Amino acid sequence: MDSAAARERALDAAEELFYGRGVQSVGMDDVRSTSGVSLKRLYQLFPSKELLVEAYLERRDTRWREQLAAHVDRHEDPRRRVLAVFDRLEEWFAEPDFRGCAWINAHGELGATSPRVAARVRAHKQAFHAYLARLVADAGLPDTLAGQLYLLAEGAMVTAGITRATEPAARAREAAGLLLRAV
Amino acid sequence: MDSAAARERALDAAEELFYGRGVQSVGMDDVRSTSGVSLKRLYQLFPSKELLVEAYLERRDTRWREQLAAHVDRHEDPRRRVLAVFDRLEEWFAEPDFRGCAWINAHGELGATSPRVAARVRAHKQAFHAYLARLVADAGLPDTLAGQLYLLAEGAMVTAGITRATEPAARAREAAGLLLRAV
DNA sequence: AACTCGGGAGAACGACCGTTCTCCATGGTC
DNA sequence: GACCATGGAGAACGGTCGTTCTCCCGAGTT
Repeated sequence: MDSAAARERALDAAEELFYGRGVQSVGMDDVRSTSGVSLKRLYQLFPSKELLVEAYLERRDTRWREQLAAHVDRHEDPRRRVLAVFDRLEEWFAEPDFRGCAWINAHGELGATSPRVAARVRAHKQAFHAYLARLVADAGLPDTLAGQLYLLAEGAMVTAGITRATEPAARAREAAGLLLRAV
Repeated sequence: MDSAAARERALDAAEELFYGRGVQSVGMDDVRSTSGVSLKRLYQLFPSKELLVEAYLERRDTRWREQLAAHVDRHEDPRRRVLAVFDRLEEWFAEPDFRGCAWINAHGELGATSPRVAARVRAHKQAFHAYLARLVADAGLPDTLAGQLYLLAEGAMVTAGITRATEPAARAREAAGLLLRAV
């Protein structure tokens, strides 16, 4: 197993464990036994647990935004593309191992103690906000709408994480539809 | 110092520390030294750390909802009362030691490992949702609106916690105003 | 004055965890 | 075959933390 493969396996295990059980309740030994990557190799690839957490959040950020964009790109109509964001949320919430937003959870867990993790969470949220702002602008809608839709999406994520229901996505989408018509 | 006073002091320290630095990075010894309540007494009052966390969340829940209701009760107009929720959020976000929503943070930290804490978070959110639903009903507005306003409020709380800005409250309030007019 | 008892200070215990180290096997290279 | 680098398994180390225990003090009681 070469270095790149070991890295992927380690990140796969880290994502599964950190996302599923929280960062602090998962030990490096759990990552080792789940990934099959030895502790020695793990520490060569990621010199500390905090760096592994960062790498996990980074890879997940890329993938999450790719999946969102892929979903939005199924549509051409600019307003429909805005609403497609909420369709994607609903799909995400319905995944069997959905446990809320990884970044919101990580911020609750580590935001107060790890500035690096906190910064990565802010970067992810900012990127999502910027993407939403672009969709809104492409639809010729006013800038202020983006911030409002962003809050609806965040509210849906938190609520879905706490209640384990998909329904917040649909409610957020309704509200988004009303806001689109109101402005 | 009698038992009731020790309990209050312990909860004061627990709230300050758990809310400010997160539950897991605060030891029982920190609670002891901050509160001045000895470890022995602490364990008499709260037989485990988890029970102390629950008691902290419970007392904070009561106070938080009281403060919200007090703010709303400054107004008589039913629609104004609904919007006053967002005024209260803004006031809260501006407090100097604001670190986001205590329940969202606790859920991110302990939701996956402590069913008791997770249940308490759900109870708090449900109570907030029910309060909002009552304000909406009292204003003669449709039920569906309550869920939408709830998501805006939750989105504002998460975002304010992550960015440390008060502005999400104002944006949520704008969106809420539009939704009130739209239905 | 002796006794009791709740409580304080802090040591002690046991478990866990992030990180490093030891020892050994393996496979490529000369 | 000798040598070396690489990496695996897992022990070891140092620190932290939740929880309990020991020892002692002081106040109230008889």
